[in-house]
Amino acid sequence: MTTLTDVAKRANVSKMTVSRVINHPEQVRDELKQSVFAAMRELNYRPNVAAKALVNNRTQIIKLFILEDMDTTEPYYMNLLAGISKELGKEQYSLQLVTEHNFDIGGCDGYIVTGMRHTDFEWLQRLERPVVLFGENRLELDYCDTNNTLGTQMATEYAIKQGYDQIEFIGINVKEPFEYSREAGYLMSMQNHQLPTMIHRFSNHSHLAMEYIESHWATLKTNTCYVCASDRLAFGIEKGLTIFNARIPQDFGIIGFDGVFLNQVATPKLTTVQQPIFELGVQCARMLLTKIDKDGQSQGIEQLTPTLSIGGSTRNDQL
Amino acid sequence: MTTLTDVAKRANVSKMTVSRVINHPEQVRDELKQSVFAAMRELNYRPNVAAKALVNNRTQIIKLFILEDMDTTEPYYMNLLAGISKELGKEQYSLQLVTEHNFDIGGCDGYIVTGMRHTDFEWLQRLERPVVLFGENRLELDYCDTNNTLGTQMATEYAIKQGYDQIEFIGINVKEPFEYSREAGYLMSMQNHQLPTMIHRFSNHSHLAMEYIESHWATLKTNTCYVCASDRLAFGIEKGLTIFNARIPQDFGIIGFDGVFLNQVATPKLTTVQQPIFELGVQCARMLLTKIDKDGQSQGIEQLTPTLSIGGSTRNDQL
DNA sequence: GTAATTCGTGTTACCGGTAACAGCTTTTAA
DNA sequence: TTAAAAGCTGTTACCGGTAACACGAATTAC
Repeated sequence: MTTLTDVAKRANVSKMTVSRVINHPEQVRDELKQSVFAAMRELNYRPNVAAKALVNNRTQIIKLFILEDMDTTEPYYMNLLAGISKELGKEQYSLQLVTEHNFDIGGCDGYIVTGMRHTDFEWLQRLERPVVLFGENRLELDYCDTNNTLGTQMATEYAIKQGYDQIEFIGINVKEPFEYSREAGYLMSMQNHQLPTMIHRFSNHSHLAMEYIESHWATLKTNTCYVCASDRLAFGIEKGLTIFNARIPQDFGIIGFDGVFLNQVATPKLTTVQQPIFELGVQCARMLLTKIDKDGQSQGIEQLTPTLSIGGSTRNDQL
Repeated sequence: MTTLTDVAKRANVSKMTVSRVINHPEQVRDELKQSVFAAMRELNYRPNVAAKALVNNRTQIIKLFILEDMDTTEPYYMNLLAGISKELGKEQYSLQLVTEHNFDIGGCDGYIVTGMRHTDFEWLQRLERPVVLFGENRLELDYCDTNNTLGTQMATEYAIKQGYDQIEFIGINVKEPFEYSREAGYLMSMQNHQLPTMIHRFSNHSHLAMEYIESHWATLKTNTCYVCASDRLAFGIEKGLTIFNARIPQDFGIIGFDGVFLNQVATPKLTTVQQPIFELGVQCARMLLTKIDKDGQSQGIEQLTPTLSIGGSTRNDQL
């Protein structure tokens, strides 16, 4: 491996000058900078992360806490991770996963936390390094998330535009901010159009939504669209309707939320509010790195705009 | 942070002795060892990974190459990652993801590679650090995988035991070792029982399997069990059969392969060959760490035994 | 014209570990 | 009994970077 010293010799300067070219380029004459750059290129110089970490009193490690049970959880984590990893890589950071399976050991420069519940608040506050959450919270903690309210607004508006004359919301039965926001988006759109609202809530399992349809089939009215708080629930609704050979999307519309995996394997494919998961990972990492750089200073929140991915579970008239 | 020197002072020894207690304990008197341990405990000493990495000329970083397209791929990667991360954590290693999204930059101590195709062989060989693959190969590269052959044998034997009198294999249309092994397991079991074999192959998309059922429904015989090379295909078969209100599991059995996520959301839940993904992650990491420790020496292969997870898509008579 | 700044670069010391070697004791061998 | 070997522990130098300071040259101030 070529080191700073190698580059320094090649460029006939001290290694301190090379270090400055990297970290404080404005302090070095252009002429020298050029020859240092040339030397770095010729020798294919790559900084030694460990040495940098040591002298800066850093670890160059970010820990990702996954507080949810992974087995029953959405498969979108991989995209999140890819986004996080991409952004961290740019600044030579690497990653450690902390789940129920492994003990948290060793230091790090910061944390990204997903799946936080309010009960986790206390110990989170005790962490001694900067923290950024993936997922809304109302506790003044920095976070990145999809704009959940906007997401269900988009879904609801689309359902209205497509002429479904009854639009119901299928929510997740948890007292967490993301769910409140999704419900709020639905309610706001409906109220803007002066339409009557109806909300059902289930735990986030497809079979519960399916069973709801099965047991209420007789009372369901055609031309209803179900705006759901997750693809799982939407998937269950669709399966329930399919049992009775309901005509989807003509008589019933379904819109999910997430847009990872499940919407693809459903038949017909689900129209869904697609979360920009990869990009959210990037933003989480970006925010955390900035926060580390600024000595833990709060970074506020970042809400990314989802996109409505049109599938076969809703009518698609170009009105 | 407490350092070696702090511990050394507390225990009235040199820091070298403390270092030896950690790395070569047999070279230190028991008496001193005890007081060093005590000092470490009292001061809550944690070794500085960067310093260790620097002096050992290591990075303490492992790169995970994910060569498949993640969007269309199984959601089981998260479990794999959890397993890998757990094992790496024990020896203070951390992780960097390399996907199509991010450029590979910076050094590492070793690689774990998933989703390798034979076309990747050439550049893989050129990597300058130890490599372990996740997934079978016939190229003399070290790997960990499920025992694929055993998996489909278990599935086939189970189908036979449950009295299905026709057992067909639904394979994935790729020329990769894992697929050959799965087909081989089916063929071996069938031949042992002197039963006629039948193999269909599709790309690994549920709708293709579904469409196969739809277009061949008229010719299908009842009391057939489909042993599938993936849960995706099994899921498609099940959906196809459901369209015709076929009685599952009475008239048709379905057995998938993977046991992550999809088998759970299917209705009825799929009987499937469950891969020990988390454990495979642990083993991959373990093998790689050993290989690094032994200076790149080949570690052979490791095939873990899957379990047959019984769902509602097969008969379940206790024979 | 000389003192005070500013600018640009090099020197030194240090981050927290570990290998190699030095040096003192104790044990073993003859 | 004494030299050689073995067993422990400490000292030194180094891994590859960076901050702080030192120092000569060029610029500015008056």
